[in-house]
Amino acid sequence: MSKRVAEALFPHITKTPADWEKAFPARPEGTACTRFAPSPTGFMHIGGLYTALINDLYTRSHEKGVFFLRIEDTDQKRIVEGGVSEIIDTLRSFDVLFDEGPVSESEDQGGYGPYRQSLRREIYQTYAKDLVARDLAYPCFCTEEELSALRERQEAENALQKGYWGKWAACRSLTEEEILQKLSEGRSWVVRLRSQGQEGRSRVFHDLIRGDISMQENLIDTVLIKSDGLPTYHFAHAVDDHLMHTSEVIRADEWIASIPVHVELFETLGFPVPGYAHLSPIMKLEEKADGGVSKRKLSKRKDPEARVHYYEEIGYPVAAVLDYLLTISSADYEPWREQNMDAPIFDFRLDLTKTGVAGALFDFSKLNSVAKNRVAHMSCEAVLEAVKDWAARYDGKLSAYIAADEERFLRSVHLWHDKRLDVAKWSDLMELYPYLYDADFDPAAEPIPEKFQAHMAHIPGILRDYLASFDWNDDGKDWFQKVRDIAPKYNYAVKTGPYKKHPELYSGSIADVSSFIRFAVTGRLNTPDLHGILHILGQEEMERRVERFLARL
RNA sequence: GGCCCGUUGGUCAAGAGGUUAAGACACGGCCCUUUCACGGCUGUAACAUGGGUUCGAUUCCCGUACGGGUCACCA
Repeated sequence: MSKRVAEALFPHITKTPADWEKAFPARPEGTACTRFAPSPTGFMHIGGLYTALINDLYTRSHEKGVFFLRIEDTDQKRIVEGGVSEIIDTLRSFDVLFDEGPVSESEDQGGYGPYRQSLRREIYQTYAKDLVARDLAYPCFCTEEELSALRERQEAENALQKGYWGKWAACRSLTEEEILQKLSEGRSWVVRLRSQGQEGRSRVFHDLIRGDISMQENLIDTVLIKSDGLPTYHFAHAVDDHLMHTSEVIRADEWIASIPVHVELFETLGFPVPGYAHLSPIMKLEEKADGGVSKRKLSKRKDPEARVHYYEEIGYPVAAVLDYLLTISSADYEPWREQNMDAPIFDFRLDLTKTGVAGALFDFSKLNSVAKNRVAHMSCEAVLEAVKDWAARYDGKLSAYIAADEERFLRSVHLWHDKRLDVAKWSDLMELYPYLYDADFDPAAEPIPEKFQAHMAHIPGILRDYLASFDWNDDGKDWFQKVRDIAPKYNYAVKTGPYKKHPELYSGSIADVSSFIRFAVTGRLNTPDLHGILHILGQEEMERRVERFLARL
């Protein structure tokens, strides 16, 4: 046997798999256990948030559920400082909460840790040593150059199945003496699986979303332990998800092709195989050089909307982003949401078989629509709090406006929030309503609308009359009645109906009259209720704006 | 290129061997209306393609095209 090799490879490993089995006892019967297992490589991708959300939701849809976070930091080269905090903070800010896992850069919470793979080296090596001892794995001394030479030979021969396997796997047939000899020379090594797969034999694997998938069983002697002693993803996945008792592995669909390896790993390690579900990624349409378009995954580098922080920065409510992710991915989410507009998202019962397999295209107008409805269903007080938080970080002007008079801001919220769907994200506020919130905004600096040209002779008189008749204490109805009363003097129709029927009889209609006032005060032709706006601005400011507009004419 | 997955209106998506093939978003029209928005009504628009199986297929089977994924000591 290869006990001597195993010992030579891992002299420092004294534990046995049985010891670890004991240290990680089974979870209570019937526990749905899922995990989110990202690499700490920088800012989080929207697809990562989506995967985490589905895992969390899946767990919560079961009587007993545990959702944990595991950091896959086995590639030391790609690790980014602060990457763990980034993941934890992002999940937290989107209300995706895990039961176990890292809670800071250095602390873990939960009984199945450590939850960072770099800290579990001894565990992986124990299993690797055991596999080598049982001749189910072996050390490989091939260099990078030898490996790429192998690839070239396979390319030249047009080998159907490429990779390190069968007759191409040089180190697979090394004798014990040869191995020991190379080891004594201090050669660098990795541990590879001695695959038991048969060429030409296919197998059916089950995916919880896609159903049965038939694939060639694994042939490749994949690397289990890298030369730095850390495991590859594949090996860590098998060992960790077994020891942590993951019942369903829900991950991105780029892993589908690895199922045969993973299943072989579980089986040769003697572990029960977990359920697998592969999620389709969120795509984007891209124009190609030839003028055509093609789908591609959202890219962190090229697409701002791929970065989770993008949504925070421009102020989409957290719940809106989650709502959106589920409406494009889970077929029965939208109908459920319609019936339960005010329910917390985690009340939704996720059915994996109803999640999409095609890969949805990111659609901003759908996001905006979902977000507007989400905002509309927040109370004005909740909006105040959310905007306050957002503005404190991203919009100094708006933040100052709110700080100066919170009660006034709250009144303004009613203006655009009640019975309206104007606002999808907080950064819309300054865009839509600069005349309310932007201290530097000057309506008189806005270009005068083309349609005013025909009315130039009347506008000053109308505005003067308006100012003269204005009474702060009028309610909206009285206020508008006074505006109406001005119209006939300049031959404007008091109702739009008659004007539409006989435009030739009038200078214009009441709609024109109010548009003069609206534009003078706000610099816009379209606004929410004007009377309400005036009462937020105050009489003095309103008069000042109208005067400035008049002065400009 | 091998292997795997997918393809219903512009987008997301329901659906069944026989349906007028839902709904949402977007877009157009009308109504309401001092603007916009909201709301109501309404309209345009789809089963990738060729063969089979069947009385009948968009639905089942095979091929083709197109799209996506994967073939590392990255995850």
